[in-house]
Amino acid sequence: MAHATLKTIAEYTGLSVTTVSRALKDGDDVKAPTKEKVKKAAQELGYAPNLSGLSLRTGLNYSVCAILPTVKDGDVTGDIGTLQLISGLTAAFDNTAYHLTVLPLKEGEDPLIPVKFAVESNLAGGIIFNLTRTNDERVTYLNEKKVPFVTFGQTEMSVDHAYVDVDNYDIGYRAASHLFSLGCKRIALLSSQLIYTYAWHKYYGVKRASMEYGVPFDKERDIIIDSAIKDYRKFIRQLYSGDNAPDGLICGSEISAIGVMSGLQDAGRHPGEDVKLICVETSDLSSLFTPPIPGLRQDFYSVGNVLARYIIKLIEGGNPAELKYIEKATLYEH
Amino acid sequence: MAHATLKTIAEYTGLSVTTVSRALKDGDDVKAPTKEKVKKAAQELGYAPNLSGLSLRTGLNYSVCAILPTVKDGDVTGDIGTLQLISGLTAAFDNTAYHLTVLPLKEGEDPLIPVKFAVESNLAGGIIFNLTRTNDERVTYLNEKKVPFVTFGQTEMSVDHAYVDVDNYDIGYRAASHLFSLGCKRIALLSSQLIYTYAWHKYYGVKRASMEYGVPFDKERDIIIDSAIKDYRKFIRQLYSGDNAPDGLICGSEISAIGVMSGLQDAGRHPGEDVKLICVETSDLSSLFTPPIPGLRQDFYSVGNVLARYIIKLIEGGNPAELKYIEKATLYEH
DNA sequence: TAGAATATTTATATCGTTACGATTTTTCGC
DNA sequence: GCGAAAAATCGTAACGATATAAATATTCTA
Repeated sequence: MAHATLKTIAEYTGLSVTTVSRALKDGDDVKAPTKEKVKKAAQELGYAPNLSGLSLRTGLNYSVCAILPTVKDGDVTGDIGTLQLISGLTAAFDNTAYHLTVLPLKEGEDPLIPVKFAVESNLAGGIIFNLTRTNDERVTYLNEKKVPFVTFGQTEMSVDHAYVDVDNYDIGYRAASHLFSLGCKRIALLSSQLIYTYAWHKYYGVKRASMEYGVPFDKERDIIIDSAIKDYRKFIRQLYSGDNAPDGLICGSEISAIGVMSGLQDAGRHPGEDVKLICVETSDLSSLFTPPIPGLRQDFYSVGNVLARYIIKLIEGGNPAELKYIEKATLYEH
Repeated sequence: MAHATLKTIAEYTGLSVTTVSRALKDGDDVKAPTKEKVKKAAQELGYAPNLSGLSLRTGLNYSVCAILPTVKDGDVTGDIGTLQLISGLTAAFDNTAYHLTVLPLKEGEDPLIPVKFAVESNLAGGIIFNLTRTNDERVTYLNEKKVPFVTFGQTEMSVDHAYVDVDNYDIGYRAASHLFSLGCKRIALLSSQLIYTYAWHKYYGVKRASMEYGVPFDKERDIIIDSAIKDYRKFIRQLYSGDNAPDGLICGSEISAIGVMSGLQDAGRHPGEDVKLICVETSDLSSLFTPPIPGLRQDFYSVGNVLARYIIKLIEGGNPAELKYIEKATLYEH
């Protein structure tokens, strides 16, 4: 049999569609016994509201669109953490009417494109995206269109939007402090381009630590931008085959740390000994390295969870200015 | 201004809603110049069809629901490959009316639950799930409900359903052959429980190789079930601290391979030398190990892509019996 | 118990889209 | 240039849900 609708229940109970509709949502204009009768019938007939009908009539949209940066080849750098993020997102939607739809941001694509697409095709009641930039046109766009959105990552804009972020300033500071306290005299930061807010924040944290410890850190010289590097192993091997290489490295992820470690070993160095390492991570993978290296762990499950709860609040009329959350990372010294 | 609808375009062009509707989908009952006029207007007004209205009227549902096994803690084993899969899925939906929604399968949860939920709440026009079992009740259920679905992984059931799979029999065979040809006299297979079809297939491949090479392989003794192992490193260390340990290992993923390698090194062994390794992988991570280990690479992007194309065909009336695809893995000897 | 006030239920219109049948306009034969 | 056939366009109804206003049933007051 086809799907049960309000009409089915109405015929089944001998009531009108309107009454059935109100009974099911506990409207206070329906007599208690009627409500019970309707609910029982709904149960028996396996009724579930048709989202298209509901959405069309009310304008509500229980779809939340997460825009994920995707990869085409076997590139794995961005991979780790994604499932945790999705897990956190979907977990928060559990037992709500909301659900998650995913739109890809393809490599090299203008990040505004999928956002525009989601809005124009009315795909979602709210939008979540990451890799925010200090000045992010997606924020401007969505703010203007009055579409609820939460970002994973902060901006430096005057617009007061909802966001969830990891404390990258703190991460940079603690990572650098860790290396300096081990005696490093010259460290390098493996980083994304500084157009991304998180990369910028992390740099600032490192910079502060460098000043506190009196060890110079130069933005131009000591940041290694990862977008230019295809093969970490080869890059690090070459870097360390010459003199004057850093004696401490902050890796952007546990994956890049694997490349770094192999490159160091190729060059005859001893990771963790003559070159100190620390990585920003989302898993316990670094505890499995030989030797294990310390990591600043970000909890992407938690981030996803808060993102989802925030977008629901926003869709239901919440105030963006009150929906801001910054999470600290945890240091694991394996 | 609110969203442009067919009505907006109709008023703008002075035509009727019906004509506009047909003009936009290139119906052959509309004069060419009219079509152009309508399309131009749609462009200018930024028209995008309202999916709720469309779905309500046609009964079509352009949502495809992928059910993903999720994780709660920092467990990373299942993580790698997920983004590639999603990337492949969404890429195939690009420039179609379809889009991807994600439902979680929580750890330890009955896998039928999210499937039932998706069907009962009418969340999707089609469903995709993985980790198929030899006898899978989700297949029975969806077949009975007549909801289009494609599985990532085969079953051993009489039901003729659409699937995409990696050739795990071939993977097992080639992985084991690789180890045997290097002279291994006793190998172990790190595997999921054999309730999963893919694990079963892989075992069968290994078994065949063992018979061809005349090296015994015992299902009970030589398969190491990973679900029981919390810490690979510790487990392998202990295994190799005694005698009589395997001289060859087939790792289920590059992630478990990292744990295996560290455990071997802890135990004073030399991975790749006194213990040969090979891993089933979805990335080039194993090329970054010290030493690099060979890997049988599965292309999850491609799998996702075919899954998506198949589910579209099914939703549009295709025959499940004709939608079967098995992809070979590629051996990388780094 | 009549009349008013309240409680409960129902009919109608609408969201955006498309299928169907009806209507208008154009083309064509002679 | 007239009527018929063909082409193009239009009006209405329907998908499933809810908001609003209208209608009916019940309770209460005096």
